[in-house]
Amino acid sequence: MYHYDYPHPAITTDIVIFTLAENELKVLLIERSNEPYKGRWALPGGFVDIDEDLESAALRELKEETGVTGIYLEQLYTFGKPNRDPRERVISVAYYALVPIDKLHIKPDSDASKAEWHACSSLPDLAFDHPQIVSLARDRLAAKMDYSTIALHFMPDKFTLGELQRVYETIKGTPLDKRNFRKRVLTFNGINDTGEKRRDGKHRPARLYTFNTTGTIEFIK
Amino acid sequence: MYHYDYPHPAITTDIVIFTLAENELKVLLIERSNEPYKGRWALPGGFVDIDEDLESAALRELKEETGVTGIYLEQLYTFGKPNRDPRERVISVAYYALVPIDKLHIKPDSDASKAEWHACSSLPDLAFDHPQIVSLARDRLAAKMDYSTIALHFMPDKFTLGELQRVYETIKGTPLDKRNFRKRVLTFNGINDTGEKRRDGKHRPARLYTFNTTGTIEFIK
DNA sequence: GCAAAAGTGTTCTAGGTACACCCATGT
DNA sequence: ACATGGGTGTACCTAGAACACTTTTGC
Repeated sequence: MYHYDYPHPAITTDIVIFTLAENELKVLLIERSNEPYKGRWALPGGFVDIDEDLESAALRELKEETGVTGIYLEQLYTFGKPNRDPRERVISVAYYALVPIDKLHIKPDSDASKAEWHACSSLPDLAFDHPQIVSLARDRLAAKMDYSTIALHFMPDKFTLGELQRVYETIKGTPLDKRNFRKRVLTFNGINDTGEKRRDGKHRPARLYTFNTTGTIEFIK
Repeated sequence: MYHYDYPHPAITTDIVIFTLAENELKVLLIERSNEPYKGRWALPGGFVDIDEDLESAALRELKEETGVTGIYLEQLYTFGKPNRDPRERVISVAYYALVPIDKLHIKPDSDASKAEWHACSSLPDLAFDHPQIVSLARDRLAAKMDYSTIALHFMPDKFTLGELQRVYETIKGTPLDKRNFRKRVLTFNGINDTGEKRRDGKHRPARLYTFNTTGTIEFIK
C-alpha cells in the first residue's frame, strides 16, 4: 500500500504502432481481456513504473507487443480528461511508432491477449478515447510525410525506389509521378545507393538503397 | 490520506508564457519560495487536481499568474524522467502560451511569490529541467512562425502592419522586406482592415487591422 | 522643409509540376 | 516477342526574393 496526502492519478503510455502491409497503413490493436471494455479493441499500452522513464515505458510496451526494438518512436500527446478511464483517474502519454515492413512478422501475439494489425481505413470500435489518439497519430504522420524523411522508417535495410514510392502513395493516398519522386528523394541526405541490385520478377533489376537511420528524422525544405 | 496498491506519480503542468516587450521575446518566471531550488527561477506551474482536465489546470495557472484569459495555449510535451524532481516522482505536462503585447501589464505578481518577465536571450539558471522545457517551447514557436499564423496571437485587438512586422523580426531575429512581408500576411485568412487609422508620431498614419482569433491558428503554405 | 514611418509593383530566380520513351529481365 | 516494372531529361509555371520611390504626418 502506498500513501499520499493528495490523490494521485495513474499514468499509462499508449502506443499507436503503424506499419504498412498489403498496400495499407495498419495499426496494431489488442483485444481487451478484462473490464472495462472487455472484448473491445484497444491500443497497446500499460502503466508506467514508478522509476521508469516515459519513453522507456513506451519502448517496453512496444517490445512486449511486437518484439521489435530500435525503431522510430515519438511522443504524440498527453490525454488526461478526468473520466477517460472509468476505473480511476488515468493520464495517458501517447506515443507513436513506425515498424519497418520486414519486421512485422515477429510476434504480434505476446501474452494471452490477442493482438492484430488493422487497416486504418476500417478500424473497429475502440475502447477509451483511443479513436482520438489514433486519429491524432494519423494526422501527425501525414503532416510529417511532407516535411521530413519519416517515411524512410517504414523501409527495410535495403529497398528499391519503387518500394519507397509505393509507401508514399499508400500513406498519402494519391499516385505520384515517378521521375519527380525520384529526383526529390535522391536529394535527401542519408539515402545511398548500395551498388547492389535485386532481381524479383520478369523485369529489369532494381537498384537497392539504404538509409542512415540514426533513429531520427531529417527536416527538408 | 489516499491509498493505492501501486505507487503513483504526481502530475504537474508547467507553462512557458511568452510575450514580447521592448523588442524582445520574454518568458514569465517565478522565484521559488520553497525547497527544492528555493530562490531559483522556475516556470509557473503546479499540481493538477484529481478531477481537473490537464488543459484546465494550465489555464488556471495561467490566470493565477498573469490574470489573462482567452489567449493561445497549446500542449508542448510531457517531461517524465524519474529524477527530475528530488521530492517524488513528478511528471510534468508542459504547455506554452502567448500573451498579447497589450495584456501583459495586468498582474505578474499574484501570490506571495515574485514573478518577472525575463528576456529569452538572457535567462537565469532555472530550476528542475525547466531549461529544456523553455528551449523546446522556443523551438516550437520558431517552427510555427514559418507555417502558421501563430504570431498573430501576440497582437492586440487592433494593430498596424508595421507592428506585426516588428513582431516577426524580433522572434526570427532577422530583418524582413516590407513589401514582401505585407504581400504575404495580407493573404492570411482572418486579417482584416478596419478602415480606421492610427496617428502616433510625426509620420503618416497607419491602417489598423484585426485578426479573427478563434483561439486557433491557421496553417499556411 | 525635413525627418520618420506608411504605403505600393515589377523583375528575377528557383523549385515544383507535367509529361513519354527506352531498358533489362522472365516466361 | 511480349509483358512487366526500372530507369531517365526537358519545358513550363508559379511562388518567393530582391529591390526604390512616393505619401502623409509632426515638428
